[in-house]
Amino acid sequence: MRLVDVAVPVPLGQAFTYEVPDALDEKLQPGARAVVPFGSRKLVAVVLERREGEPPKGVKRVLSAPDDAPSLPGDLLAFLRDLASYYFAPIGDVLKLALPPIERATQQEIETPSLFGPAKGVAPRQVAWVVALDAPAPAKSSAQALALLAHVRGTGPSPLSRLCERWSSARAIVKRLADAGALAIELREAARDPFFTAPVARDAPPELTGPQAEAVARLEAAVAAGEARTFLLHGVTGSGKTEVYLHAIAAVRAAGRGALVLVPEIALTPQLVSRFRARFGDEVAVIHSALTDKERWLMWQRLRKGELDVAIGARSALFAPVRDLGLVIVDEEHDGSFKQEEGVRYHARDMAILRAHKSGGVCVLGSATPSLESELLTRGKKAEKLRLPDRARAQAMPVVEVVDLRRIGAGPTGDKRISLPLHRALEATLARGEQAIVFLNRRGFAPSVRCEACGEMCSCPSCSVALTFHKRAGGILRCHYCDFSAPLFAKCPKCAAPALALEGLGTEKLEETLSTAFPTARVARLDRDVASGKAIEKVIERVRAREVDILVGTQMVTKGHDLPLVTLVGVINADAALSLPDYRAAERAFQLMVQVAGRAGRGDAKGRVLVQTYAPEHHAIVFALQHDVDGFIERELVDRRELDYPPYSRMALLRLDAPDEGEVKRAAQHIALAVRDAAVPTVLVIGPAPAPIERIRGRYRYRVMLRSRERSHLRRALQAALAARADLHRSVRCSLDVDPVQLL
DNA sequence: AGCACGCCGACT
DNA sequence: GTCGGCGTGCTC
Repeated sequence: MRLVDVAVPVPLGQAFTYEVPDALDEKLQPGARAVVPFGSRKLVAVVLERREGEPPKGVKRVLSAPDDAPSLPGDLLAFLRDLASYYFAPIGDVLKLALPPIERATQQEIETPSLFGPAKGVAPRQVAWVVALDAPAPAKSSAQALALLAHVRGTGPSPLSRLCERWSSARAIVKRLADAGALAIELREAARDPFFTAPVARDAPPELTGPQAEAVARLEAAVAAGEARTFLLHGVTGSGKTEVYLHAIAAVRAAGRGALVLVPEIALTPQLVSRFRARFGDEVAVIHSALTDKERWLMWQRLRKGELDVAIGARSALFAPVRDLGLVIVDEEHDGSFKQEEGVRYHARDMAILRAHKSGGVCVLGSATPSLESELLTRGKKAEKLRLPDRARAQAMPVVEVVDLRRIGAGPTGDKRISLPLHRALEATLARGEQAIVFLNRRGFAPSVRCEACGEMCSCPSCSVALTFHKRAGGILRCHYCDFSAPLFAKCPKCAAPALALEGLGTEKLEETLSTAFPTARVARLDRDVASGKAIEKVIERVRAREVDILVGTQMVTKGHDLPLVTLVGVINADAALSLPDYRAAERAFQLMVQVAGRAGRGDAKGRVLVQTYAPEHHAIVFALQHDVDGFIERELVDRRELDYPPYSRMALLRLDAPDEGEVKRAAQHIALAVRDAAVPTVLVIGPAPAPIERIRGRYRYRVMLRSRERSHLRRALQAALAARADLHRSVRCSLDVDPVQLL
């Protein structure tokens, strides 16, 4: 009998077999979609394999085949299967990542308006916005419904789609609340595609610097040879990596092949896209989160057909169906946003290498601060290093100085966290009419609130974390892990003493303090609370337009933005990142410091960086002061090797959570026991142990960590863990993270 | 993940 | 007397 093994969009990690009707025989090729009966419903599945043989008992027949040619090309399908196997992820879930929503439904009739710019004759698209009304929520509303309502009331109207990202059942909740009169749904005109608002003049490739030309030559040679090779492009900030990418892309296109560019989420801005459009015209598929399903589908179709041969986007662009993929670029490869932290927890950088190799293409990883993983690839001859040692426009690297907080006291503000040297440096910068960035890794006004009478800290009712005080909206306490927020209590919830005190320093307070200390300066703030993509762009625009003198911010200020008038960068507390309970803490802190320092002095004026710390002798700080990336990597690799941490070993993390603490603990013990019983050589089982944050959203969390030098051994241990997962209590969720990045 | 089947509370 | 809550079991 003719059979097909198909993947269905359910998290079942197993293929299902169906009989092939004669009429569909031609169409049901690997990669093609197949509509199949599954239980009581009909699902769109994807053909994995065809075969002849004995049908399993109760086999059903494929109902229809919507594709004339396979939706997923062979190399992409093979890649997805490898990815699923690497991460032990259900193939159905992985295919969901790769197929646009329209393709996952069998929806067929789609007219094709112009993809770029405002299409003539096409009405602007309508987007559903959710607006708060006065009626109260129905009495028996769920906690989620109340949180959603509070969110809309607090922050104002919000697109329904954004609410859906945050609350899985937002649609249902909004409908119920709208029926009750607590919310209303309004249709508003959608904004135009932000990446194609203005036409961009084509540019000519500039003269390359020596190192750029050398790197380009190596890449061009590899592309011409059609070799599946990996390169690590190590170039300091401002060294012109993008120009190297543009040349490499031009080379693959000249060879008739396609290219894929992955950038960190935050780096995908109209400015960045303009550079690609300036070189390649509007023949670039920009894959971003604001696309509608239809736009996404059209983009996908055009790539698949080869009408577009360059795609650029954040993590998920990894799955763009670029034809005959000859080049995959991962810019800022060290960036944490390439790791998906929910669902299929893939790492787009690691998978980019795999994808390039599967299609016989070249992979380029670019960074000013390469990850130790990538560095080790070059040492194992699995990747070749290319260097851009100098800034392209010959600006000097900024001078980095350390402020030892153990010895140096407060400046005129009286706040120790704005030291005298930093205060003076800010004054001098303002006096020269230049700009400064002050970096602090804590959002809000005060990171914690404590009762001075009994010492109790205000903490979240459903998470084991301190509540952060935010000053806006009259002052509220917020949990940064769930959606809890409450007005600041007047009295201690434990002892009722009216002695609650704000502790610590957040960006909101820093902004306020600096505004007071420098009354003539225009101070702006950039963090997640400032809101979404658009608002962030606006702040950056204001800085660029010289409407801001001091920019206060979190991580966000460290990434990529080219702000030529910034000459001073202050790091308020370098130790915060160093003290995290994570073997990568030093690496992350180092990257952060080098990246944030890279913001200083990108224009003509020389930059200066002040790093405040209580641990000036820490190697991450010492090497950052000297811009010594190689030195840091060398030292950090030694540490990792001694402790047998990645990249010298492989890790996997099993995360368990449940509402009942005893239940999770038991489950974690069961999993750990199963792995230990499997007794796979070289595999170290660490735990079970409560997670560093023991409870989030009312669920207790445990972890079991596995480590081994041998990936194959680790895989065997994981098989055992997954087998044991089957007998866990239903209330326990257990997810597997291969090569975890976020250990909390 | 859905969805159906199945067994116990407050309503026309 | 039913409508409906969500526990559990299955999906070629």
